[in-house]
Amino acid sequence: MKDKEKRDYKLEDLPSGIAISWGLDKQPQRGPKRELSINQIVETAIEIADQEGLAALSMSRIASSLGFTTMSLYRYIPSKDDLLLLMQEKVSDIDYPTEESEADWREKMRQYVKICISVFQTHPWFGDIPITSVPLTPNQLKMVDIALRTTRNLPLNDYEKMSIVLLLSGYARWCGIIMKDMNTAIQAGKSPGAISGLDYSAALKKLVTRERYPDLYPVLMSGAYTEENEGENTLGDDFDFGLERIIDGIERYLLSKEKKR
Amino acid sequence: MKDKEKRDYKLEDLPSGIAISWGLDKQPQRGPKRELSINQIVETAIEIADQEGLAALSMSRIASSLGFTTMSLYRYIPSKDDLLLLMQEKVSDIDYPTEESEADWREKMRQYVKICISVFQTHPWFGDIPITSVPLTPNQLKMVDIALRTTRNLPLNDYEKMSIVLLLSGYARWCGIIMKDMNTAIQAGKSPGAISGLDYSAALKKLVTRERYPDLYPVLMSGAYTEENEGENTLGDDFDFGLERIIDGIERYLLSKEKKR
DNA sequence: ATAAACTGTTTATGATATATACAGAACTTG
DNA sequence: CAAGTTCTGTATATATCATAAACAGTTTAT
Repeated sequence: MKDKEKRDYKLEDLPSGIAISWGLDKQPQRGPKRELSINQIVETAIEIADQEGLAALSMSRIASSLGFTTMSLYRYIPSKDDLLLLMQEKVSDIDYPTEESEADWREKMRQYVKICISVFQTHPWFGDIPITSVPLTPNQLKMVDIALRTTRNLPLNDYEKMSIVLLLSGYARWCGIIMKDMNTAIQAGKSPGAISGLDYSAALKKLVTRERYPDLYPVLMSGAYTEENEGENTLGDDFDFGLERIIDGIERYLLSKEKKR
Repeated sequence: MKDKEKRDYKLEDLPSGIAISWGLDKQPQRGPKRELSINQIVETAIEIADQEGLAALSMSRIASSLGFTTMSLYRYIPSKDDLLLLMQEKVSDIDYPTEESEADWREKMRQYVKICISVFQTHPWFGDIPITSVPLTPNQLKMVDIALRTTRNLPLNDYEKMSIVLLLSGYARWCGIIMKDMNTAIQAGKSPGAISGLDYSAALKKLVTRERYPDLYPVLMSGAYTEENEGENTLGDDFDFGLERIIDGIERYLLSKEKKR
């Protein structure tokens, strides 16, 4: 019927959190001056989550930290889920050199993954928020843009590029989460080996038998499973190893495509 | 001081959930007969989580489904966290052919990743439970054993093998979670494109500019970002693509090692 | 000047996990 | 077989959470 309305960019139909992230929420025209701001709330929330974890982040915790009542926050942010989205968005604001770097694509991919991982390390709660959709907010899209830039000069179509972006960002996310889990366990006062299994190494060696676990048994006994040899082979090496395998795999794909021509 | 005690396998010192998973919890000798069992509780919890999601899984929901009071569950399981661990453990009970398969290592790795992903698909809540430590329960260790089996005949040391296991299982986890998120979004009645961004495609194209997002812009406009061409290039293809890249990367590592000799 | 829109607050609701105290049941030990 | 100990399932209670609804006061548009 009203085709004009239908075509009219329906920007307001975006989910509320995403609309806010693009600054599409309309400012109030009447009423008392606002004493708070969305920015203030999001920043406070991030501080709390950084220091005390996502589990400790409650609306009342944020409000009392700001010196307001819990419900006042809802005058700014429709729901806690929206707040989490805005927190993600805010910490995704990475600055990245705009000028073309002289590094080759392998190095660019390494850099991209490292940047992603650094977000997880600065904000350990980042990986605790589940992914509910493809990135749609300004800074998150910037991250995708940066990821795509690593493939700029490669002979790949758009779908191949997106597959690679998905692979790299997924790897970064996974690394970030595992590394965070380790740090959390260490900080929690548990002995540094609680997450790597070192603490339970002795118990495990009593429970794991060669008959039941033929392939695990020798690895466990050598100490490689519970990371017993600190310094010699750290978990960080595992991540670098995985990343290099992924990049090698991409390179091989490029070479095989070249041959076909 | 008492060296004997220190050496004494301290199996009871394992976290309660892990001790239970190994059957190390001591059965009561007196008192009324138990009307429930840990198994029953865990199974019921899994059914609920399968059908209604992890968010709907409360202790009272489980109890009422069993016809008991909420608090009765605590006579069997110390805490909800322990219950979650036991749920993970139970659905990790995969049967896998014990005889040596004739497939080559690439195919074995593909199979392993597929098995892992199938767990995430049968039990969508599986990926919602965060990883708090290296696998320590019987079935989860069995999964590690199976993963290691894919590297059995490869010329790699134990650390290299563990790095590969970490890479493959991490990839499987990530795929499983993303696929689940998609299905969840679809089942939630949202149009099938809500998570892939199709729904917001029009809005995005208004917001993303070439100046601000030089590398994303063309990909978005071509429709590759929001998966506009269904059937032509599905998300499943992305996952296969990534897996093949990882396997290629491993192969190249093997070849480079061989050359050095 | 008046009405509408908006503010921050108070109060209320319905979840949630789990601590505690109880009465009755069954096994262990005299 | 008797008594005490240990265990059962339950009822009650607490503390924490997100958020809905109603309210009185404030600013702006008309």
